Amino acid sequence: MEEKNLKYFGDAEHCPVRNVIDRIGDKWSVLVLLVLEEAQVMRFSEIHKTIETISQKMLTVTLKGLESDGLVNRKVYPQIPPKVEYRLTERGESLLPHLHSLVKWARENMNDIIASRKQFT
Amino acid sequence: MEEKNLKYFGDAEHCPVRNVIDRIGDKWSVLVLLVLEEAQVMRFSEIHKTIETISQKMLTVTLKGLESDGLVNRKVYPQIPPKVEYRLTERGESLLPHLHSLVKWARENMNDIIASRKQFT
DNA sequence: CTGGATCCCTCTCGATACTG
DNA sequence: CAGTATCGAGAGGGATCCAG
Repeated sequence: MEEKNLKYFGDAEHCPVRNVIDRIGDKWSVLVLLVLEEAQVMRFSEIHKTIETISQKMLTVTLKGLESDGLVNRKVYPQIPPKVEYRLTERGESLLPHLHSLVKWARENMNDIIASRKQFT
Repeated sequence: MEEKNLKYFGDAEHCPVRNVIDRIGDKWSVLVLLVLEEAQVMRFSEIHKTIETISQKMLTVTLKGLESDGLVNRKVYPQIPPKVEYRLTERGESLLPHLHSLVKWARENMNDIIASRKQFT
């Protein structure tokens, strides 16, 4: 990495790390993406039921964030009661393999990491 | 992904996503890892000089977090003035390829994502 | 059913000053 | 040089209530 690249990273506005890690680094986005990948298409209430521990507000906020980044598609059926379906976009699907590789590494190293933390004074 | 796995993710204590993404999802860890990978060995002040925008406190906190996870090694030379060197551990190096794959995706998609965000009402 | 609006608390992070 | 200590602002996130 050259200095040019470092400055690139330091510039929050145009920094790819900021623009991507900030999103997947929040509390729920990765989990929602993984769940959506598995189910292909889900309604709001289905996601909520699947991820029991997320609050309604945070699910709304998370989905909105993912939608604004073009990672998730939101389809509204204009009917009463409302019906809204979520699914991954192509861009979202293109991100998932990278997330899986991270999760795989996480699974393999989690126990050692937890052990390291405990030992760390 | 089966329900069993979903509950696995839902359990914060043993969830690999939580335990890893929480760390790399903070503001500075990934950047520090990338910088350390490039330079191999760096002193505290060198990292600080390279990442100009990080505060002294946050650099300390970030390095401590990475060290506690066994991703970075901290070597102290008992002398005056003090000298401390940081470098990646094997575990840290094993994580880097996954980060690079994410950063690569980020670079390729950042402009589209930014455009999506602007267009999003 | 799918959220929007509000309140409030916690935790992160930055700025500043100080120390062996 | 390499941190530690302290303070305070702001964002993230949960609970609850409300609405089309």
